Amino acid sequence: MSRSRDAVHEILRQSAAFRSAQDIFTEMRADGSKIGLTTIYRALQALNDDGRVDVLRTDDGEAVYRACATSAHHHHLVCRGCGLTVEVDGPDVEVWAERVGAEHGFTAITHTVEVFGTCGACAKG
Amino acid sequence: MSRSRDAVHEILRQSAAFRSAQDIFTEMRADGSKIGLTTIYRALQALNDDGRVDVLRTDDGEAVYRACATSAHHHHLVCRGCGLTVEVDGPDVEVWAERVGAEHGFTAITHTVEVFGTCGACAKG
DNA sequence: CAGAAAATGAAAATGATTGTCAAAACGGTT
DNA sequence: AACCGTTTTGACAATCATTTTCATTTTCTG
Repeated sequence: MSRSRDAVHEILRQSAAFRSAQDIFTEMRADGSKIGLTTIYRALQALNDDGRVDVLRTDDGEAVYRACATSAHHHHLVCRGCGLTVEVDGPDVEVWAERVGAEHGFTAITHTVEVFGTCGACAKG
Repeated sequence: MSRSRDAVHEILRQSAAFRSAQDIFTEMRADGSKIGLTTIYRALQALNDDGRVDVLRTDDGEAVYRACATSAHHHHLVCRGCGLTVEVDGPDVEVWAERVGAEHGFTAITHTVEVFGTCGACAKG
């Protein structure tokens, strides 16, 4: 898995937004690629396993992917309008999650945090 | 929509965990109910519209529901093992989310925060 | 270049969720 | 209780994202 995986990765690198598999498929086909949807799913899965892309679920359950600049733990600030995404970190939130978990006797704490909003550009147009 | 909606609501009230539609369906049928899966989906949707149940997506995209004690904004601490869920709040997180959004020129900030862990009971075995 | 192993794409299978529609339950009215 | 219009219900079909299957193509290695 190399040719296609790199192509998919490249598409994601060129986008600041989270993209769905279908979305990527449509763009690549429009660009003349003969890639199949199956291959895109496989590539996204592999890239995610390698920690090279982040994945999250939209409200309607669709998986969307994004190439992250860092493989370190981070969160996302996502524009509801255009999907523009900024990577952010929140040390306070990490601490809070650990504390809340511990207070209730939970161990092996993890958490998901996503912030949504309307970006400056979308607020105008 | 009343008979069935109440029955579904009651099932959720009796459970501290997030439950899937299929899951609820199986339990109700086991209890002798003749309810259909379609009706359960409709009931869950209505209950969610009324703010009487919370919904979130599992990692594999399945929607799971839970009756929440409060209709006020809150977060969840969920056990990965048994699904046991505790409602928690995090004033600091709310503030952090607003600030992070504002720093990047985003408005109309919302956020999703879920904390996962292993509860005391599941940690034993 | 041969031949094995990995990758690819088309099409079928899966699984959750939603739409359709006729039958059943309900409510109010005589 | 019988009547009638409205709402709710459940079986089944349809949809949509994702996964699996499998034969073909490409890549790698010797």
